[in-house]
Amino acid sequence: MKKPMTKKKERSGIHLIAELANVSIGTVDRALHGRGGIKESTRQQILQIARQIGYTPNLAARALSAARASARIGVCMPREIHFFYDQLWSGVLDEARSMAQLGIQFVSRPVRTLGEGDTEAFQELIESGVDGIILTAGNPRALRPLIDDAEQRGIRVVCVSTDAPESQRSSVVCVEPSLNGSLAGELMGKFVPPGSQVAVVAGMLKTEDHRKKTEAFAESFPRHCPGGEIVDVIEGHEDEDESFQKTYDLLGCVPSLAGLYVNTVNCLPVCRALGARGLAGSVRLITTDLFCEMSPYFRKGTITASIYQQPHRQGQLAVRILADNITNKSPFPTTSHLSPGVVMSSNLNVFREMRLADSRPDDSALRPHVTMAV
Amino acid sequence: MKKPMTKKKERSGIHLIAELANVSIGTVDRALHGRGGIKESTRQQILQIARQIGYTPNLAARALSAARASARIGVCMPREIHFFYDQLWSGVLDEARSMAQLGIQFVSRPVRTLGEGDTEAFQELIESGVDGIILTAGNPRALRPLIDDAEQRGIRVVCVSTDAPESQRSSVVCVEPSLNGSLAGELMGKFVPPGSQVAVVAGMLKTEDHRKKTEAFAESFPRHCPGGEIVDVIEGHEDEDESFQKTYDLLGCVPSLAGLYVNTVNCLPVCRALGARGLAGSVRLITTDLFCEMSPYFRKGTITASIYQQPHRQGQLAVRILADNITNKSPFPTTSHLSPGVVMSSNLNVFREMRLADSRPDDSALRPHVTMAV
DNA sequence: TAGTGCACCGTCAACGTACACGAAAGGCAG
DNA sequence: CTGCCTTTCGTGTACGTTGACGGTGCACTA
Repeated sequence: MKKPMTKKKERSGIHLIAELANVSIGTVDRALHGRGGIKESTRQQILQIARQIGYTPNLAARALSAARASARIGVCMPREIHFFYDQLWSGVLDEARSMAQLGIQFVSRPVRTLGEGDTEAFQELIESGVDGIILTAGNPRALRPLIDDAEQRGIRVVCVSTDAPESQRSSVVCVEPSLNGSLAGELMGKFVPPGSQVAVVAGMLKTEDHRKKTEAFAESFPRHCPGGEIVDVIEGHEDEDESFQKTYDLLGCVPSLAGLYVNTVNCLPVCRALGARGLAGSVRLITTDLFCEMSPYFRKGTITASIYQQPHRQGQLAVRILADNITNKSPFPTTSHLSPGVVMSSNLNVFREMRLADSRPDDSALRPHVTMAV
Repeated sequence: MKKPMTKKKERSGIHLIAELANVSIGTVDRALHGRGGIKESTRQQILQIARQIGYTPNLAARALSAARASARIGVCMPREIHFFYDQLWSGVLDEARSMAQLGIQFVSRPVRTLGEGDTEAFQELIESGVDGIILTAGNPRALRPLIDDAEQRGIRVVCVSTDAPESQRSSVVCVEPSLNGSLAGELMGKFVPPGSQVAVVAGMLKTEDHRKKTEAFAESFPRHCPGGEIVDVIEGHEDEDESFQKTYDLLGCVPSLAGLYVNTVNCLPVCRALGARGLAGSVRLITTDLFCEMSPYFRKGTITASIYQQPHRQGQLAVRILADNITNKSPFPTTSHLSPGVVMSSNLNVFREMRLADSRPDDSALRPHVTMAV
């Protein structure tokens, strides 16, 4: 008598399948991974059973078994100004850390600014043999053939924050620019009295992102402000001096201006121009994004509200979606549109940008070809 | 000879430490985890070596090992009306699914409504031998000794959405009620002209949550609306008819009313009262939370904005924090205050509440290893 | 001196997957 | 019939960590 136990202990995973199919775990492994050396009929039978019990591979075990990383994800995004991409990056990093438990490695190939040398970076990532790429598509047109080619070869591409809409990328995580604009328009429409005149400060209207935001604002504002009118659209070209000067001039020309919508991250010159004209607080200013230098302008009332794109969440989500697909083969949502947050002086200090003002993300993690599996 | 291997293969992790320290892996394990049964001098020596080689535990291996004697997390929250707790629950579920990979079991002991029999439920969870509990503290006073006792026994308690502030719970995930109120006040202050009269519709002012929101609104609104005044605070007691009638009467008494702030989830009667008085759209209405029945009132303009507590995220975050502590011993943030979202008609349809209107959280989504009792 | 308890430490078997190795069975040439 | 393929499948080991269990020495007692 060995054991009075009737059952041996219900094994799970691949062992359970093997037991049910009356084969060994080796055979199950062959069936599940499409390896050769197995009769087609047994494979089908095993796959059938696997489906029935709803088999999901244990990623921890897989990661442990595979001496090296079980999957590699490449990340290509700018290391740019003003915390937006820092936040995006730190969101990626946060998720990457928990994914490390499941043996996924992350490789970074950053670019200097959005769209600068991203085709080269993308190419390098491909050549380094990653299984998936997270990308901020700076110039979608140039990237499109590369993305399509990668997807063709089974390398999944997820765009984050900036889309490559025409391409065959598997998914995109972003705040829809037009949503940003129309929310700003709605807010502005309720902030200013009927019949008000407002203006828009854009970066470059040839940038699709800024154009869409501007158009959406132009559509939305009059709907929420009876008789409201958009008197001007300024292009600041992401230049501090140009933004300041043009805003300053506008405020001089249109003294009745009731509101300003800045749809680029570059809002500080606008704040300063308002200050210089003594109009801080009396002209409603709606900005985009959030970084710590904006804080005093919130407190003084210069900035009424900011439409916040939640880069940290975008980064988290992108990693999550891609990792979920690679490990669990779970399908991609074609688009993941986040809602932008509305930041005002009341809720300003619960945003991580404000708290983490001085602890910038570790630059050492941003160097090319540095693997950051932890 | 069976193996002509020249090298033994450089072992890594805990084995390497054991080798360098001339002890067994068991001893290393004891040293690293602060277990008993080890001489202090050897522990120090081992920790020294671990530091020198920069040891980081292999999380995949840990997760794999923990798969059999997995941790159990108890969940106690209401199974209530109006999607708030459904969303909270589905957030918990979402995270639970990925935690299943790490061998964490979830046990649910729901209550019917907030505060109804939660001490019993809590007690049952404790007795069922969980390692941590996620809890919406309906009546904090009664729960406090239980929570303290659990924490004393090493069972970590994380409050979500509703806090038990006096207790020794390890952490809390919520939108601070006062933040909710002051953000509503700020918004309202910018929506209505200077000198406006507004009112508040609360649930029950003896509920700390509603009182705090009301007070914060009362403090914030006049600051953002010069000459603004709060003319009344109504208690609806979560009763549909009472809420409707009191609002209806108020609108009759104060025809000049410019704004209404509803700080309970129960906003539909208020919308109907506004409609009955023909004031929909002309009185600015700021509500709390979000569920699909509110959708038409957004589109008609009855509801100007809603302060949204993001229950899904709260649930996710709570699970994450607790699981992170249990598996990795990572410390608790004492509080995790989320920023409430601002919902308006523009961004209404990107919120999951609106999309998932008819697909209630799916209990069958639970994979093996995630048992949801009861 | 043997017996008892304790403090300290080593051993081993899991956990679930991946892969190398080799065994069994059948086919075919010699 | 032997030798050597091929196809198909079973076995064993490794991955790093954990916890149950067992073993060693030592002091203290009877």
